[in-house]
Amino acid sequence: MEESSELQSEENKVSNEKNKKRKLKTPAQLKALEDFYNEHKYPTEEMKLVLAEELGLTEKQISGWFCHRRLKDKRLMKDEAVANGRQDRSSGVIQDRGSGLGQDSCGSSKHADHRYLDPKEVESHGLYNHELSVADMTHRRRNHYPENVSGVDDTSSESSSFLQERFSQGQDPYDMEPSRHLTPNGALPPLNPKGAVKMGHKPSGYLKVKGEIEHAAITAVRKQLGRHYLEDGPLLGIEFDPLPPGAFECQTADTANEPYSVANPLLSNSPEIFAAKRQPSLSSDKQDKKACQNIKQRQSLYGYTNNFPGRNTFPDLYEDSTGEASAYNSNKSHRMSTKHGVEGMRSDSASNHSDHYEEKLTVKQKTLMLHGYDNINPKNIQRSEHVKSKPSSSIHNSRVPMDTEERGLSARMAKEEMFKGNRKAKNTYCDVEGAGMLSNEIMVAKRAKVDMLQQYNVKKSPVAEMELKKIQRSVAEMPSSFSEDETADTSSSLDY
DNA sequence: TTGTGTTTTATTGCCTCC
DNA sequence: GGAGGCAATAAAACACAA
Repeated sequence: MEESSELQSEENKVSNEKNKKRKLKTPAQLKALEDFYNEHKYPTEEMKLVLAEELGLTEKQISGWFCHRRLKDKRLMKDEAVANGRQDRSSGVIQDRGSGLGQDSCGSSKHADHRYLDPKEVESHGLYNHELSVADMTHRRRNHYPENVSGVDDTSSESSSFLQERFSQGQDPYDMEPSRHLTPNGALPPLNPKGAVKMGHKPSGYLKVKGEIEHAAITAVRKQLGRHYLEDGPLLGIEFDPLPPGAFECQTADTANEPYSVANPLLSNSPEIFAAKRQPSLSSDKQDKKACQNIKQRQSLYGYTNNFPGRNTFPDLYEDSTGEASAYNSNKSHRMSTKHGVEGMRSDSASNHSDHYEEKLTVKQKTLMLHGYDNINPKNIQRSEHVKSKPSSSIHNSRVPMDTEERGLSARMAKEEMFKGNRKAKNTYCDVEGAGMLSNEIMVAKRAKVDMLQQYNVKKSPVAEMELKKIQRSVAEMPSSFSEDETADTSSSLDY
């Protein structure tokens, strides 16, 4: 009797704990979810299932998480809109917000959203993010949001190269026709034919308003920077030369000459980055492990292909990304980033770390590094998303969506970032490889490398898997001539 | 250490669409 | 009617100041 009652109570306990106690998602899970969310705000059931399987969660949890995440985004959007509204009034740039943004007053957004854009149709392609304001975009940029979906005028390398990246990695398969994102060299086709048709090529209505908001943001950033953007000159007074032959070859680290360092000397000395590079990855949660195991099993299915000839291979990327990823094992050590650093976290943690460090990486590296960095302090991500957009000097590097007058600037930024990314990636890789590590350090690095790989694939694999299916399907259906043409077209579009 | 505020997660009910 | 999404709410987990 006693035993049974004890058992019962224990069972109750367990079941209560199971049911009642909420369980925090592990950093890897969060990272994967966030990454996935960045790509697909409204995952299909299939996606959810795959995600759930990959992350060791239930579909319900996945659904719930996405639901809450969307709410969070909405809330943020609202806050940002309010914040921007104040700012806009002061700068006098934007007046017509309500008409375009479809602000929700606790639920009314439904109608607004549907009225201006069908979120389900649009959000999976990142268009939804156009509703986000600067701070959000800074964050989104970190997460490599594809923003230039409408083809409005964003020539930023961040978005395009990111998309190339995604496509080359097969990470955005769901809403894309396979042939579109399967371009051999990661060309960037129009993201969503539907969306493109819907949105048109000219910003109007919603996008127009958004552009105005962005303009205000740009204005604010400029004010913060206190420096002139030269219409045709280099970014922020940074001069850069045309890409010399052999620029992508391994170079010795020369941070002093790095444009970003020039622009942001402080960031290059960030102690967190320094620490991040040193600490091995210690994130070892059960669920993480489970997820990683799943990923491991799937890794054999998805060979990593470097779609950027002349760029770093995956292992190369790892050398950096591991360092970043490895730093996640001490929330405490990063707590300074929560409250004290909370202002502009999106731009500090997002830009601060990732920006200057990101600058040294190729796009692929950036993607990896982001994940790795996310792991450094997942709280940063979570919390940072609640940060109000406070102008910060680090925003300078955020990918502020551009108005017409920003095109030249963004184009330059695109080129420059690309250039820097390639150069620095090589540098960092060479640093790590040529640093003459001690054997155990190498071991640690390799181990972190594996960890990072696993974590990276947490995100990659579910998408990639479905990508694979879609490809197989579409290849079977697709006329060979069409696929070839498509390939040729898209590959040519990559040329810069 | 504790109290308080914030964030995240889980649950539930309602609404809309198919 | 079922499925999916949104919003409200509660509660746990977390961050931080006193």
